Amino acid sequence: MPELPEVENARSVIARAALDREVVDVDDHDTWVCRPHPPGEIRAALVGRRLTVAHRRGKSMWCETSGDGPVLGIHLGMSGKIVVADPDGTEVDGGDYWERGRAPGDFRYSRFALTFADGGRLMLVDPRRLGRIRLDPPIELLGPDATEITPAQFRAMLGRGTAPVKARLLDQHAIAGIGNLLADDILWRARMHPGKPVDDLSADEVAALLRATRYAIRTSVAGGGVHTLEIVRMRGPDARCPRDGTPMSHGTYGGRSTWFCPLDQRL
DNA sequence: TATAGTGTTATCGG
DNA sequence: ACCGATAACACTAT
Repeated sequence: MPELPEVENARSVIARAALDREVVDVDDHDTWVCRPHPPGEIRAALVGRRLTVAHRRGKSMWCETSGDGPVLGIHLGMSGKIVVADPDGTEVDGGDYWERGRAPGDFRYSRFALTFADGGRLMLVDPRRLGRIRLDPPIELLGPDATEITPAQFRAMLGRGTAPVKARLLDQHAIAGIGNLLADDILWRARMHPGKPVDDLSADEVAALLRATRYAIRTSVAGGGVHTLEIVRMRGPDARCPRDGTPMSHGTYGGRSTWFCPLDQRL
């Protein structure tokens, strides 16, 4: 589910509904999601504090806490979602993608939760448990956020080597926020083959790639998620290129499932 | 029952 | 040590 647009939405949910509320309890019992912290460590660090600001870079979020407290790092992984609920369990914000059909208050896949003084809760709902909660996360390891990257940074990010361009777009240390679906849409818009070695990119191709990146991110953030991207809706066995009707090719690039138009995305 | 999957990272080989 | 490829992680939906 989550790429940059979904994570930005989750950040705004936190900013809108979870800031400046006193934390009275923390559920950090899931030692996989909360690794490397032992149970109770995050709880001890947060009880009595408030979240004061919610930040995002790429797909990573972090919240500052009151009283010189630690930074709370939040990553949604593949299936994570932020849900804020009222004391009675009614969902206030965050959507219900993974929880269709459940009764109010039945957050079966809640893997981490803050309880506020009024009984309301902020939860990481994550069926696959690939999301992550940690204190003082190493955000500095991430590349520039994909919404803010400059042409010079973009050029430097592409770097050299024989890596396929799609693999580089997915490298969060190079540029932060592009996931598998955004990458396919960007490459389709730039008419570039996902397996093209970054060594072979001309200056014009780099410029076209940056334009496509900005366009895809802008439209998918505005649309509310990567699902609104034209090429993403085309995925599947009968997918055809929206430009020319050619059956889409399917393969693996950068270790991920990849759909592309064999006619106009050339090496 | 078998398989794919929107993310990250440890590990392996060159 | 650097770079790139792959497996593994945990679990659900189809």
